[in-house]
Amino acid sequence: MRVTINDIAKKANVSPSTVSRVIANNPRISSTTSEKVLKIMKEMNYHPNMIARSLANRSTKIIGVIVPGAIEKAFQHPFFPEILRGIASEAHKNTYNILISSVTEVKDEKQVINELAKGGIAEGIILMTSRMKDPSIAELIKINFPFVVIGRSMVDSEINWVDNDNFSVAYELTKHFINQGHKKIALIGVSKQVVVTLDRLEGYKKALLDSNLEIDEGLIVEGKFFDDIGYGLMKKILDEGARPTGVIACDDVLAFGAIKLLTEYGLKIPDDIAVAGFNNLPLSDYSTPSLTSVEVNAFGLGAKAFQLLIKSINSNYEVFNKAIVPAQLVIRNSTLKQV
Amino acid sequence: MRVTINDIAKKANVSPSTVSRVIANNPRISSTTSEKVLKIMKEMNYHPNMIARSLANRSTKIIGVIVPGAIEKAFQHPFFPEILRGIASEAHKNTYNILISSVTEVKDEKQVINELAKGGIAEGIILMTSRMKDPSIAELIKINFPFVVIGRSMVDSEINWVDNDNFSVAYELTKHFINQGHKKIALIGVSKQVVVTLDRLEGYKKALLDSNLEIDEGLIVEGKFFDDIGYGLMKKILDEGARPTGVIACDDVLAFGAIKLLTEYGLKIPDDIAVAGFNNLPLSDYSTPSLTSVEVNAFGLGAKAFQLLIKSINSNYEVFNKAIVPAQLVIRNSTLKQV
DNA sequence: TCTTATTGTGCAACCGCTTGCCCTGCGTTT
DNA sequence: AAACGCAGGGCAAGCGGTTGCACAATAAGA
Repeated sequence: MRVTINDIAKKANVSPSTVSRVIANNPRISSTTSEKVLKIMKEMNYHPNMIARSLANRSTKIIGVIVPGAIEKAFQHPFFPEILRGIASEAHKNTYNILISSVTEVKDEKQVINELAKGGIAEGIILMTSRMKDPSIAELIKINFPFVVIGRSMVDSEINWVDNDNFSVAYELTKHFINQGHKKIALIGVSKQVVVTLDRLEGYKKALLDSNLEIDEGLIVEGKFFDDIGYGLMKKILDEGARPTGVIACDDVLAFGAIKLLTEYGLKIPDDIAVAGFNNLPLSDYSTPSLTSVEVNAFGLGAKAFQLLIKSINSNYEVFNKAIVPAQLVIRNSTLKQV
Repeated sequence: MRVTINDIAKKANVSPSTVSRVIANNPRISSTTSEKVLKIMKEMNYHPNMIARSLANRSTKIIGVIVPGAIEKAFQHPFFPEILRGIASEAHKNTYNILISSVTEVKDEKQVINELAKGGIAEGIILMTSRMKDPSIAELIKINFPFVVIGRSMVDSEINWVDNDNFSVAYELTKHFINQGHKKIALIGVSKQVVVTLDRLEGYKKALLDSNLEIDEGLIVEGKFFDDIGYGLMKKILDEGARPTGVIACDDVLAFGAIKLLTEYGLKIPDDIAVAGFNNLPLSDYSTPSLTSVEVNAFGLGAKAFQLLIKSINSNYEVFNKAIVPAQLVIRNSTLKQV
C-alpha cells in the first residue's frame, strides 16, 4: 500500500494536519518539527497524493487541450504539434500539466468537455479548432468554464481566442507577388469551413483590388485543407485553361503538391510560375527551389493561448481577450525570379 | 457551486449511494428509481466529479507521457509528435486520457515522476527517451510503477520497451546501396548517446562485412541527432578527402543538409552520389530528388507502447514485454540511378 | 504574580464519490 | 402462519488530503 500522510504522522508523532502544514511550508510550524517530519518523509519515500490534494483544494494544475476530431487525423499536420509545443512549454513553466483529449467514436464532443470541465479534471481548456462554429464552444460558455480557442472562431458570444493575422499576411504575400510583376495569381486550398483560409482569401482580394487587378474566381480554388491535394487542385486550374503566373497555396503541403504537377507540366519555378505556401514547414527551406511561405508561429500561438487561459482562470470577472500573433512572410526562391 | 451527487440525491429523495449506483449502472437499482434519478441528473446538468471518483476508485484513467528535456526541444522533430499521436490514438480508444509532462528547469526528472507516479495522477507512464541510461527508469523501477520506454534502453533490469528494428533495416538499407554498386558508403549522424543510431551503425557494419566490404571509420561520422548539421557533417567528409558514392544519414533532416552541401559541390544526386535518410519525413517524398528513407512507423511505436502499458497496468504479476515494431525501407529516387 | 499575546499543534469537518454490510418489505415455501 | 429468500435501498466508513478553530504552552506586559 502506498504511504500516506497518516503514516508519516504516526511515525513522526504528530498529527496529519501538521504533516500537511509541513508540506505546505506553513510558517506556523516550528523548524524543529518541520525538519523531523521532512526527514521521515524522505525515509519513507513519501509523496503526497495529488488526487486527494486536488479534491481538497479544488485545483488540479491541469489544463485540458482538446483536439478536433480524432487526434490521429489532426496531428497529421505539423501545425498542431507545434501549437501543442507552445502550450506545453508555457504550461510547464507555470507548473501546469496538460491533458490531451480528442473526440473519438467512443467519446464524443460533449463527453470530452463534461469530463474535463464539469468533471473537475481541468482548470481550463484550450480548444484547437478551425471550424466556423464549434458546438463545444457553446457548451463551455453555458457552463461558464475558462477556455480559449485557437483560431478565430465565428461565434456570437465574447470568448477568448488567439489567431494569426492571416488577413494582413495574405495581403502582404499577394503584394509580394504583384511586386514581382504577377497579375494572374491563383489561390488554392480555400475552405469555407476553415476560418484561416477565409481570412487569407480576404487579404488576397484586398491586395488585388488595391493594385487595381481583377479578381478572377477561376483562380480561386476550394480544397480540403489537410489533404495533399495540391496536385489535383493545380491540375484543375491548368486543365481549365487558366494560366496563372503565380500560385498561393493555403498550406505548404498543398504548395508542394502543386509544384509536383507544375514540374510534370514542364513549368519552371519560379521563372514560369511562382509558388508560395503557408505554415512554413521545416523543410520548405530545403526544397529546390526553396519555398516562399508564411511563418505562422504556431508555437507562439500555443504559448499565447496558455497565457490567456491562465489569466482567465485566475480572474473572476469575465474579461475576454483576443490575441493576434503576427505571422511573418518568409520569401525564398520559389517566388524570386533569378537575376 | 457545482452540483454534486448529494444535490441529486436530495432532489430525488434517495440516498447518495443510490445515485452513485445509478451512475454505475448497478443492477440492484430498480428501473423506476434509476429513471427518476437520471432525469434529475439531466435537469440539473450534473456530471460526476472525476477527481473525487478517482480518489475513491484509485483509478484515474490517465497515463502520463514524459518527454525528454524541455518539450519545446523534443517536439522540434516530427518523430515525437508522431509517437504521441500513436499513444493518444490508442489511449483514446481505451478511454484513457494522456497527460504530458516534460522535464524543465522548474520541474526536474524526479519531480515529474513523483507527481505522476507516486502522486497517483497517472496509472502508468510512457517514457520517451533515447538516452542510454535514463535516471527516470531507475526511479520507476524502484517504486515498482507500470511504465514502458520508447526506444530500447540499455538498462540492466527487465523493463517494458518498444523499438524499431533499427539493426535490420539499416542492414537492408546498406545492402540496397551495395546492390546499386556502391562500395564506399558514408554513415552520418551516429551518436553514442542515442541507442537507435548505434543499432543502425551495427546493421550498416554487418551489411558491409557480409559483402566483404571494408569498414572505413573515416566514413562514419558522429553528429548530434536533432540538429540539421548534415551540411557540416557532409562537408567534413568531403573536405577530408573521402569520396563516398553513397551516404546514409541517421535522419532525413541530416540527409537534406547533406544534399544541400553536395549540390553546392556540384555533385548530382543520385548519379554522382546516392543519399538516404531515416524517419521518412512527410516531405521526403516531395523533395527533388525524392529521398530514400526508412519509415520507422513512429505512430505504431506509440500505439504499441500504449498496448504494453495497459497490459502492464492490468497485470499484477511482473511480466515484461518488448515489442519490435518493423521499420520499412522506402526506396526513392535519391538512391536509384536513372535508367 | 496574574493577565494577555504569541507560537505551535491537534481536532474534526469537509472535498465528492464508492461500496461492504445491514435493514425493510414483500412474495414463496411448507 | 411461521420461516425464508430476495430485491431494493440506506448507513457510514473510507479514499488522502486541507483548514478553520480550539487549545496548551510559553513569552511578554502590567
